[in-house]
Amino acid sequence: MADASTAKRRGRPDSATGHALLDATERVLRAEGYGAATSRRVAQEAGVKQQLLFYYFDSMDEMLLAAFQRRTQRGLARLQQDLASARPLRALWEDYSRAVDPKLTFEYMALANHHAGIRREVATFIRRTRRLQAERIAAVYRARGMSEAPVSPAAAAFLIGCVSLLLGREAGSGINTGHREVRRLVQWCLKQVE
Amino acid sequence: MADASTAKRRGRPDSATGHALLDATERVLRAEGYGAATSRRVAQEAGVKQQLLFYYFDSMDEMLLAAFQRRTQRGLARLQQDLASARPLRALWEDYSRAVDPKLTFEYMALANHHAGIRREVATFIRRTRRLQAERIAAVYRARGMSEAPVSPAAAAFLIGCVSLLLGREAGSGINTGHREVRRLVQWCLKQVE
DNA sequence: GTCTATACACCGATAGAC
DNA sequence: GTCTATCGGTGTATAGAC
Repeated sequence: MADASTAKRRGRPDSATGHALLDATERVLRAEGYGAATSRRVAQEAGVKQQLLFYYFDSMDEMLLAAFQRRTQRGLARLQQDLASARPLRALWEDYSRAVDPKLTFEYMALANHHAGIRREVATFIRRTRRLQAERIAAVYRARGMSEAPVSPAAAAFLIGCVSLLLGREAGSGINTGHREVRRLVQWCLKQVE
Repeated sequence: MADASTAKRRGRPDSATGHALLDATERVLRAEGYGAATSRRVAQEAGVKQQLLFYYFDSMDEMLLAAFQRRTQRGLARLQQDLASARPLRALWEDYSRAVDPKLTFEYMALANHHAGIRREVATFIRRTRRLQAERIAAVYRARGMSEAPVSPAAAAFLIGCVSLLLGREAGSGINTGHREVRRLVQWCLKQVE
């Protein structure tokens, strides 16, 4: 099965063209949605012939998964940096509010609904990041002597991701009802732990 | 332009077949995603011929919009009931946690990314519901003499929708990390205003 | 590694009979 | 209101030359 001689001859996805295809995929996902992420459209966006895509990836499903995996790897690296901060809660909030693209995230989440590989990847990514965040936040609480905080570390981790994502998504659609109040609440909470 | 003689002859979407098509659309969206919501697939699911769909709707885009509009109308009716409760915050939380389908919601949100009609409908729906919720919550705060609550009415309205949606989505993917803590926090908050 | 050529299914949508 | 027939376009994917 893993025999190289019977396997389909195939280029490495981590080559220049491979990355160009993944970049093109995300541009298309962002601008036109996963329904438009076809081999023709993505190849055109990357400036290569449609059929070449199948030299780098066995199928469209595999390419979408590869694009998402590259994204979670980068997300994990950024998370490590945020958690290394002296104010990890504030660092997480500001990083998520700035660097996470809600449109792309929602596209991947919808994709996960009916793409088993992406669904699995989403699940392991969320479990891992939330656990790392909760541990770091718990350390902050201990350092401040806040063992009885109403917002537990795991809840804080969930809320930061959840609120920043939805706030960003709505803002991107021109919806701002109540956002001022939510941001004020977040800042108030962040101050409580600093 | 609105001249009936020049307009395409067309059946009323609020007929038995029209609703059957909208029901079929949502089943397909839920199970296979908007990429699978094609005229052939939806018609098959509704048990009618593919071409009949275009007798009820001018285009696929229009049909998807009609399906979403029917959904927001029902959502608004349910909201009115929730707000009529003596404990509107708890009613909202429980209704949203039970009756909102996260999979379908995310599919529509991704769809809104590149479907102008749905994007507009989402925006007006969210603005309207959040305003109604915030007004009702403000009345509860006043009745309890909680004018200085850290969680303002608009922020509470945002958080209930935001948290219940993401919690439901994750749970549907088998992710539960931190959920217990979040639910406990929500219950604690609800008790504060009762 | 990139190209051309190509197979074959499915897409949205229209025309017109009944 | 539902049917059959059909159009041109696009989808994934493979074979094989260079």
